[in-house]
Amino acid sequence: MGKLALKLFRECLPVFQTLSDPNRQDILLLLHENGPLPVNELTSKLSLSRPAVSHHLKLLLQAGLVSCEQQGTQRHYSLSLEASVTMLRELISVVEEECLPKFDTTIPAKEARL
Amino acid sequence: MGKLALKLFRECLPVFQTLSDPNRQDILLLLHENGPLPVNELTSKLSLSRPAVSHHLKLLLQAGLVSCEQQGTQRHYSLSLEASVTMLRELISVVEEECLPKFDTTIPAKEARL
DNA sequence: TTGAAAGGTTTAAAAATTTAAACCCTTTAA
DNA sequence: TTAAAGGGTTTAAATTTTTAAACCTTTCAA
Repeated sequence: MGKLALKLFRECLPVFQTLSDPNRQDILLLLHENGPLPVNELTSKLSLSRPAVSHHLKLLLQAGLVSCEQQGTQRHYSLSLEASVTMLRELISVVEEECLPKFDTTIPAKEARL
Repeated sequence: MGKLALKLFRECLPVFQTLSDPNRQDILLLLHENGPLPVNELTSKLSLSRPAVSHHLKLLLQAGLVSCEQQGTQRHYSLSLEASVTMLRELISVVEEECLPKFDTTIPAKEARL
């Protein structure tokens, strides 16, 4: 019952933690607007040091929100939001089913509909 | 364009921040399973001190995830997930539309369908 | 085979979060 | 009008997070 909700909330914890920082949100948006980018490109767009950007990318990687592909000396980071979005959708569905006040969805009898 | 995504990400920041802590998730689940509860009830179910619970409730209130009703000397906290869920849904919709690889939804020509 | 470019890691400091003890303010029952 | 119950706030300590400087590794071009 609420057991499923707990499981889903816990599964989404890393996503919530990762998305709860504006710099990391900005990284995601930059990757969205520019496509895959290497670390130095991101750094130049972000008023953060490279180690800081690198650190946030590590967290984003761990949470599965971005992926990384080595290309020669560069590493191109790109969005991989599919899995996380799916998890959030599931959580939201369960919350809507279990935790939200239900409104009446029954169809009124013919005579009652005007 | 990505301007909308940014706006929605930022709007959801307090929700992400609030949900990124297991104790706060637990409070939400307790309220879900038990209905509205006063602070002491929550504390007794939570291996946390009352000030800590009170603090987390304050954050949950600020993020709009719970509401509070005074009843005599007690304050009953209850879930109010509607607005947050709506915000998350919107964010997810935009992310799905803008940021996820689209799969082909066109209907193949008649001759091509077997 | 050097050297420069790209980028991860270690470290240490600064900032934010989390927590509980101590304290204070209401409300209500005696 | 006290006393006790319920609960916020303040404070200070502990922990975690964030950041950048210094350092190290790998790749590739000269």
